Amino acid sequence: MSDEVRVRFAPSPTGELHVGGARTALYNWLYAKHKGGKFILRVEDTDEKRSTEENLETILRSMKWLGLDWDEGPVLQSDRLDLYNDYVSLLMSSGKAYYCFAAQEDIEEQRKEALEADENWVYRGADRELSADEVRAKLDAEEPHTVRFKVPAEGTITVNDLVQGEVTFECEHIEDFVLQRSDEKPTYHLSNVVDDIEMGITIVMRGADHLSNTPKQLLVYEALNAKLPEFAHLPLILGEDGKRLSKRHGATSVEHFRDKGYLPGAVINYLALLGWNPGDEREVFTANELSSEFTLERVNQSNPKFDLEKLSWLNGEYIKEVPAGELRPAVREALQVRGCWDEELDMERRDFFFALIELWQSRARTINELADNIAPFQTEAFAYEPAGLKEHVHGKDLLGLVEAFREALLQVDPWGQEELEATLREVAGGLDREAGDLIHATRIALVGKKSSPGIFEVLDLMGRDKSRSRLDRMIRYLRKLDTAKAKRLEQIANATGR
RNA sequence: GGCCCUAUCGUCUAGCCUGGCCCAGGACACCGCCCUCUCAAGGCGGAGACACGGGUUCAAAUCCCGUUAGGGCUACCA
Repeated sequence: MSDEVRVRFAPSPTGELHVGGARTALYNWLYAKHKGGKFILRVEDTDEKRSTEENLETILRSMKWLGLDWDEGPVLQSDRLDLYNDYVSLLMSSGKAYYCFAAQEDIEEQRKEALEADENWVYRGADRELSADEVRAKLDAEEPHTVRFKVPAEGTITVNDLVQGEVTFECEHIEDFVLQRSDEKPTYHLSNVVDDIEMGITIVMRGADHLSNTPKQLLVYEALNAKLPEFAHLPLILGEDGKRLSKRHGATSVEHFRDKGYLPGAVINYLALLGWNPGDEREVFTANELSSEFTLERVNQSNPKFDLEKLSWLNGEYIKEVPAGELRPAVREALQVRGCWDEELDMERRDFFFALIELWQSRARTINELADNIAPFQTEAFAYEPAGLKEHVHGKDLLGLVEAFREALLQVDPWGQEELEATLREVAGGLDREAGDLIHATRIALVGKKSSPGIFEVLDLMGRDKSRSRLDRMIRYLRKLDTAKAKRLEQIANATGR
């Protein structure tokens, strides 16, 4: 029990789970798995104003989707306020903390002045010196107050960090920070330390944005005479512009990537590689492989930039490798969103559905792309891509050719790729046309795009009826083109004739 | 402003601790070629980096100092 590894992820439900938080959770999870320890989920919701139930639900949903399952929790800090108050009493009675009656505005004013004067200034409460009677009187008068920690005037504090190494801070730069707010709620510095002690956390692994706060927390551990956990501060993930991740960078939430058709395994894999590497040249890992390889020694100290391009590549690798059956639920969901899902695809046309997925697996980088490509097999309500029309349809005199091909399709027997290819080439040859002209036009007719898998595979899967009906649509389009052209010619003739 | 962290191809990184094997390796992206009905996938090839300046040393991407740049903290947010 005493040497069991216990790590935690402690999000604050003030927003969705973004990639930075997800990576912190992942590293903790990997570490716990690697060491055969426990991964605990704790929710730091002591800031009532910014925390919401909805955010918490989203965070939990994202973690489950990623497969980051926790062994204990979620423990809500808002459920254990009494605990923090007990610790405040402890700190008060041992003289490590004091009531501070100073008004927040006054302190801010002083801080501002000091900053303008370029002075190094930290708050050292004058109320430290208040006598017991004076404190009693103010308390009785119900003067608003906070509880602050008595930071030593001098000395140094060294954080021995598993990732960052030894980092030393001077007490003179640390102010008397608040432990308990005037509404009697604990601040982060208190609740975080208390919970890490109470939960028996052995390694505090979190974002490097907390490194500068660590000396404060070390002071609290010391004042409490508590056993120190180890610390590991992870580099922060930056946006593609090198700036801190924020709303400006668009959607960076885990939820967003799920909606865009990314696979949880790919997201995990990508995030793991953002700040950690196995020391060799492998790039693609399952979660299990990651956890057996993961060590803090191989975590970097510099901040990586989030690269959507590489995530997409990895996602494509996953889509390519995974058996079609595993993609089925996600593709199904995406097709439902697009309104072209048919229950038959899960029943009698299941083989067809699988074949469609397989046809596009090597071409799609996201599930959404996959679904977009499959949609034309389910519905005729797709648009012809303008660039495709311009390159392969307009001005090509295709009407007779396409009509002939549509008719010839009636004779194809059996309906198969080889027969289809022979037929197409025969039709084109018979009219003294390039097979390519017909191929490109057929492609636009069948899927609306100028690129797709091999046209004979597409025809084969599309089937005779749907293929002919899509060619019909193209024929109608071509006829309209012709009439429009004839009309234009007539107008020109009239205009010039006059 | 003060304090702290970081700095290898455009990006993620290997190498740095334990100097020589590094005129720096891999991956994404990019470019070219092959395959080909198109697009992918695949195969082959190309271009591309030790931030800068000092020092230590026979020798520095690797050690030290400084500069610059980026990031973090500096809240009764976490």
